[in-house]
Amino acid sequence: MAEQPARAWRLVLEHVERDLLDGRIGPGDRLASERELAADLGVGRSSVREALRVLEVMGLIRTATGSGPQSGAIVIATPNGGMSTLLRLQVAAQGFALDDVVQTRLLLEDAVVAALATREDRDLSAALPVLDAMDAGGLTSAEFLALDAQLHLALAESSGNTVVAAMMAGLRTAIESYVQEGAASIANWDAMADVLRSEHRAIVAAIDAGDPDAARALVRAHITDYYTAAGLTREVRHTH
Amino acid sequence: MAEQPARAWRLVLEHVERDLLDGRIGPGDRLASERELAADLGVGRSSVREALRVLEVMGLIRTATGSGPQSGAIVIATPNGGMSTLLRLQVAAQGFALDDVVQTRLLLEDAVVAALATREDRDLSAALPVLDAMDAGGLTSAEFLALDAQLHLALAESSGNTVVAAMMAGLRTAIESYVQEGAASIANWDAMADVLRSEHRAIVAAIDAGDPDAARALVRAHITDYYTAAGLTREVRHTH
DNA sequence: CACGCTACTGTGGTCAGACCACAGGATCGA
DNA sequence: TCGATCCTGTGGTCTGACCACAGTAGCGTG
Repeated sequence: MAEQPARAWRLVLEHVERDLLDGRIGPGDRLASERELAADLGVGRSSVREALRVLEVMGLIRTATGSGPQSGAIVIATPNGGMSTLLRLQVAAQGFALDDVVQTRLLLEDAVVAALATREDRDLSAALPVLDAMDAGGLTSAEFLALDAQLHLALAESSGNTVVAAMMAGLRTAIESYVQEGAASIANWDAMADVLRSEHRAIVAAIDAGDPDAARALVRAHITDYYTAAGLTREVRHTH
Repeated sequence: MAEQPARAWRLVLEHVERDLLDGRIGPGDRLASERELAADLGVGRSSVREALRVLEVMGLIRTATGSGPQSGAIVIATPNGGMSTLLRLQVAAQGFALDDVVQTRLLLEDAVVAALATREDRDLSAALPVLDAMDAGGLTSAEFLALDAQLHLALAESSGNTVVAAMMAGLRTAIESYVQEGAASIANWDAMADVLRSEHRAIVAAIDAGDPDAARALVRAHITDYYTAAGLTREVRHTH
């Protein structure tokens, strides 16, 4: 490993990470103030701010002005935002190919519904209201897609794996703008929406029936078909 | 969506992202200098630096001092580092449970070897030398684990999906310190290393034979067994 | 003309200090 | 007692100033 030149902001980052790891601070706790951290670590306040900015974007802390117990930098550990930002930027910078993002989403969705269908104590109560909300007429494609995202995320979170849920949320966000564009290119949106609705119902039914293989196949077809219609996939890649 | 108060550094981040998205800049290109960006966007240089710091940690740019074409902030789009940092910090802040990380890794490894075994044009040339290197005697557990990480990453990259490869690298990094600790708790390390070696060979053989189901089962057992021996997995997933 | 040294320029990295808006607590007054 | 006011500490931002560094242009020398 090449020795990194000791950069001041990295010092701060490592200090906070160490405090986290050693349990000195945890979710809900306040970090020391920027000025205090700067003094403690012997760096400038601007360097502290650069480190805190990183932590904020990654979803580890939230900052608030003013005084009182709710002000300052507070550890929150909400991964979805950071994952979304990371994946979105990497796609923008061509670090990630669009197709790989889609394939990965497929992979995770696949696993999520299969896991849900297998579990005895599955709880779809978070997904059902969204399913109903999508039945409302007069939804624009953007509104429909927002609900669709909400549904898939609800399923992921129901599966109980926060890492997978965060990754799926991130993957979704990363290609959101492309999906929006793709929706515009679909000639008969209302018909497509109807197809999506029934596919959703079928997926949930398969999960509810405890049939993982059916759920897998349905969700795979659901996503693949839609992306193909929206012109987001080049070829079907064999992954199974 | 709640309107965010316009923060200066966010302005910079969005500006760069827009340039990326619109193709005005891409991998290999230089960003405008910090002072120039500050002047163009009407913000202070410190705000520009906060945004660039985020981009750097996320693996979007690399910065270098000095002058010439290699200096300044250059778009690189290497996602592994950012993914690793994000996952590692989230685990540290308890945003991600250790078990979820392990389960997700299992999921991805599973898919990787199955995809590799299915592909006609699979290329394991990156993995084989690592396999041989692991046969060397006298490796410490840390050295062995480093090679192990390299092997799994090589397989992921061979599968061709950069997103999955980055995620696996990140997941691995996130739990690296725990894995190191776990290795110390294994009584007979040499015996364990021998088991791991033969499991690796078996996995690669299954891939080479084009047997995705066998590869899946082998890699799953490989990882599960090791984590169990290292005390990193709970026996049963309690969701309550 | 060729070569080597030097000074210059522009880059990121860092720090110090200043000001602002803000939110909560402390204080003081009616 | 209760209300309005002031005070304090917070993050957010900007400015200006250095530094180390690396490439380049220029100059001087042979």
